[in-house]
Amino acid sequence: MPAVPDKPTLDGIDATWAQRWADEGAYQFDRDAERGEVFSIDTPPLTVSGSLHIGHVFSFTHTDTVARFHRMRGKSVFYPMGWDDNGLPTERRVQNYYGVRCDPSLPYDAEFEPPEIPDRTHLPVSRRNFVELCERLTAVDEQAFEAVWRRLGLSVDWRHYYTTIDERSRRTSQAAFLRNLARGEAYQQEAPTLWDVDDRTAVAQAEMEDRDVPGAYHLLAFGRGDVAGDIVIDTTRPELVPSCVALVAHPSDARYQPLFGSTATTPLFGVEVPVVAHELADPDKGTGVAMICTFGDVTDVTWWRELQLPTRAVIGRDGRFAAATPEWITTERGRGAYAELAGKTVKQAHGRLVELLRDSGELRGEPRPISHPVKFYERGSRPLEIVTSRQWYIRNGGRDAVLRERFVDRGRELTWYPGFMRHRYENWVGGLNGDWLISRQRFFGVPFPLWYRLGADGDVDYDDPIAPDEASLPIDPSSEVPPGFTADQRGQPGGFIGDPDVMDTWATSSLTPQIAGGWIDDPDLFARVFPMDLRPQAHDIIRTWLFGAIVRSDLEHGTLPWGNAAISGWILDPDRKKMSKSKGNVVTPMSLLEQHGADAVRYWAAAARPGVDTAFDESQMKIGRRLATKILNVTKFVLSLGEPSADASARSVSEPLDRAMLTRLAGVVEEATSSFEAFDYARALERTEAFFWWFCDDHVELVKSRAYGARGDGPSASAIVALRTALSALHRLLAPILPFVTDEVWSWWHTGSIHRVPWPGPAEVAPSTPEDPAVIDVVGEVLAHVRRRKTEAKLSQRASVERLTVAAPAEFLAALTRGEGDLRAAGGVVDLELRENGEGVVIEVVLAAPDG
RNA sequence: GGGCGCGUAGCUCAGUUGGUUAGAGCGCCACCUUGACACGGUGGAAGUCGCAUGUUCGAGUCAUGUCGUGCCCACCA
Repeated sequence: MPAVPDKPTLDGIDATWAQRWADEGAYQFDRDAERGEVFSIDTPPLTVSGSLHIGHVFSFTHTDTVARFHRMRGKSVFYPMGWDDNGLPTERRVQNYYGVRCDPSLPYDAEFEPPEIPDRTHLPVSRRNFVELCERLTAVDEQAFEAVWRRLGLSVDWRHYYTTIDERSRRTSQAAFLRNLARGEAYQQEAPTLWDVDDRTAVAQAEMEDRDVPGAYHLLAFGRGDVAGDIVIDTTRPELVPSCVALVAHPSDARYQPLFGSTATTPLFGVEVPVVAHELADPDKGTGVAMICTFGDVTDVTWWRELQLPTRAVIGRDGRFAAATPEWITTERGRGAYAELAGKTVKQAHGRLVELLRDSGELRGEPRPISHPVKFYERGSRPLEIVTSRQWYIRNGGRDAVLRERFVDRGRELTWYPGFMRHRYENWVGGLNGDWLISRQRFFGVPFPLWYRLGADGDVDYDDPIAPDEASLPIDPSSEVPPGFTADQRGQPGGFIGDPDVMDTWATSSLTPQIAGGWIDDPDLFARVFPMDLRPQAHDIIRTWLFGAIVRSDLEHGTLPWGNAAISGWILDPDRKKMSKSKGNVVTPMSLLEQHGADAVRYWAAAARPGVDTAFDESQMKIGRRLATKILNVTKFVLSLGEPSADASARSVSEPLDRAMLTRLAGVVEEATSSFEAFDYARALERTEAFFWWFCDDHVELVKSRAYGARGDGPSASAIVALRTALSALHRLLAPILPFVTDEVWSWWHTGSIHRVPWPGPAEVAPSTPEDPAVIDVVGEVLAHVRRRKTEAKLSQRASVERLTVAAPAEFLAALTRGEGDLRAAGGVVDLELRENGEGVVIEVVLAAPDG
């Protein structure tokens, strides 16, 4: 046990203790523990995209305080750590970092090394080479992340570590998918889907966001065939005229009722389309009649489906207009116009088509600029298009009201912290309008573990996929061969092909409780940790990660994946704007930890109410550091008083002030405990901290001279025993928040880490005879008067008081009398006169003349 | 348009079931080097608790309305 240092300091303790915890393998989960003795946490696997944000430090600290609390409460804490490395963010980072792009048609090159200087033209590499580069880069990033987490003091069991692309994740994800498929919960469908033309993949509803972008309304004239006159429609996307399949108006719209059942011809292209009626057409929008295109937006998809209209797509998966003129454009003029658009991007085609329409006179008036919301992939930079493609879906209630209600009910079964976050969940689930699209046309992800037979004509039979044995998972259908086939049958008539797609990263990360808990490969572990106790996460991913996990767990296990969800807030700039990525990256977590110390950074995080958006505030970190320093100093002081003799009678807390302090402390212990149980680390900290400062500033000052022996051995021992009891409890109450400094001071007077000792209970600190804490307040009030007078008289607080007169109600005097000795000592009071006064408290202080 | 937060001292925020003169920290002012701590301590100035009605003996706390602010969802011709 190291002695108390002469000059305690926080310098260097972070590195010392982080290293010791790593060396000792602290915080290991005891896997012999039964479920009831376990506290399990479904840690968010962070996207490994290069750097940690201060917001991550914020929310992960919250979780760690709760983990440490439960560990001290005697639970075996299952606290794994995962990285979400599969998926698009990694692919993009690899493309830029190494200057490559994936071309699945290329063969694997075992000798491949990326260029030293990233190639701006993005060197094409095989899928396997690309995946290897992804793995190489994420490994580097993951090490950097782990270093920050260790420095921050997260009490993670690093043996329970996973990444969403590792073998176990792939096996788990594929097994869960195959079971969904077997039960009919997963299905494949060729349908219009939202499509990102830059990443060339389908995206899910949950990954879309609206952005306001500039646009313009264009009035376009449709011909009436033989009949004179035009039908004028208003559109923001005139470039979609070639894919127009109908015009639509509301059934009750008298202006257009005569036209229902007749046809119109599209401007420039001269294609004849029907005029139809549908409830979704809004008479108040534009001219009241709209063109239906395949597909301009999701309403078009609804109309197309419900009115059974033909499909006339012109925009390809690359976001460009098809090179070949569509066969439905038959007029010479129309084919000439289309030739002007072929191969152009949507934006280019838009510009050219407006020119053509203006020249032909079919554009009426000038475009009227507006700003309107347009759907984007949340990570994308161009608007989403809608293209028809074959995709995998998991039923999530988006097309089934009964199932949707079941998931809403699951959300109600879950305990939310803070409670109002449940509304976001219900809002989202209630508003679903389609099933969960899980397939992505990408490369670095978990492959769909399926093959398809090829007919004699080479046609793919999607209806009867070949699934592997669960025991053989994970598999890659693009390199492995299904049972009963040989490798040379791949792609041949009568042979097979592998499913080319990968699962979206959310489809895998929705299984983090199953992955971390060992559902597939360690059922014994799984039984001890699942359903988990806590899911900590931010509110922006309620609709993705949280909802996905509930869906998967409900479908597979018929239960919630966890009992509690603790939702953290955002970190905002000091000016209350959402902290931008660039800004957040300027202040890196590591630099903050180095500048302020881990405990100080943790203090800032833990001082924020759960779920509340919080300003980035370095001054809070300074306060945290001040608290840590105070802990060092007050510990040094209390321990310097020595230990009273072991004789039980000499160890009794006999003095009223000491008992009052401990009685108050017992209340604080109770409050801190119940707060932590409700995941309210902030309240636990606030109560403990308030007591701690009061303890240092008032109680210690009051009993100091008695502790030194001013009133004899008994009263001195009482003070010392009470101080040490309080100190021990305070160290432990603060340990979850400030693990470094508390382990440091604990080591001065104990062997073993504070993080493995029991959390204090009220009974442990409460005195055998309780004392009303008001005794200290009364003494404190009088002492404050004395101090004020000394300050007013510009005297030192050590100046003595010749006479102190207190006139007060009997009750007040009685309490004061119980602390009289300490009051005299602390205030330097020579004469104390007490007088009963029912009117109120009047205090007179006569100061001694300053001597020399 | 629907939903959910938030609005308390110059700043950042606490104020759990309504209960005596509304709290903390930072900042500001004055003072104190006192046998743990100057990375300290003592004291002070500073608030019509967004506004309005209502319920109540009593409202920062409950209800209704209103204003401001932020987020989520929907609308996207």
